[in-house]
Amino acid sequence: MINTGAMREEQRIKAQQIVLEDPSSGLRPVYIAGADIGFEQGGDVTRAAVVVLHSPSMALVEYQIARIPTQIPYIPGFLSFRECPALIDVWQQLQHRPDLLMVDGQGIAHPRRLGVASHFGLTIDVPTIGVAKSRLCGHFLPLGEAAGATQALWDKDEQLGWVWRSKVRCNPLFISPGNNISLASSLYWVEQCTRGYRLPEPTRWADAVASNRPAFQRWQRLSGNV
DNA sequence: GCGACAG
DNA sequence: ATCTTGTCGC
Repeated sequence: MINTGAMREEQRIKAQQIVLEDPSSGLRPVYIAGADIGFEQGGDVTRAAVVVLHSPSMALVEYQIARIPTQIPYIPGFLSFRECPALIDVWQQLQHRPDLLMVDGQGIAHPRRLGVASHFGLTIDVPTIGVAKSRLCGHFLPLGEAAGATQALWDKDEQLGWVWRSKVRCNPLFISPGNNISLASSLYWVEQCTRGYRLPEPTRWADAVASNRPAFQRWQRLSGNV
């Protein structure tokens, strides 16, 4: 079927209505996941992590890890081909069914509008948001210094996403829709999931687990997982 | 031709 | 992305 502009708009509104629903009014818990990639053994092993958090408490309810040999080098614009195989593996291990997934990298803020968050979101058919720590493409007006300062990220007259300073004296985040979510909802949910750190909790935990950070190791000990 | 370039 | 000490500022 042809994807007309009207259909596109209908899909956009539908996604916004679904995802903007107040989590506390739901009949079941709302789960928001985070996904990221890390490397072991000098880059030979790709380590993918997915974490599942409860919203709005942001309590960690599950994490999974997948390790596979690194197959493809990093090429700007082609990150998803390097990361998706490991992400698919780890996703299949998940016990929960997240309502939303934040991926470390771009969504549609990509030269061909298909960053890793979009590519992976389409693959697993789950709404995704791209949360990147730096810019791949697009331009934006000067950003305010204060926490919460926001600018639209543009490519000519097309809005790709947002540049959002999540915390003072930190570089901004580059937030863009990945799959089945609107621009407004993308920013909204990243804001909702932020707890005083530069990165929103799903992405922050995914990074800690994927890269086996001290914070994750400490958490494992304190939660009795050795 | 030159610069820019998620992770 | 990763490696890696100190250092500066809040």
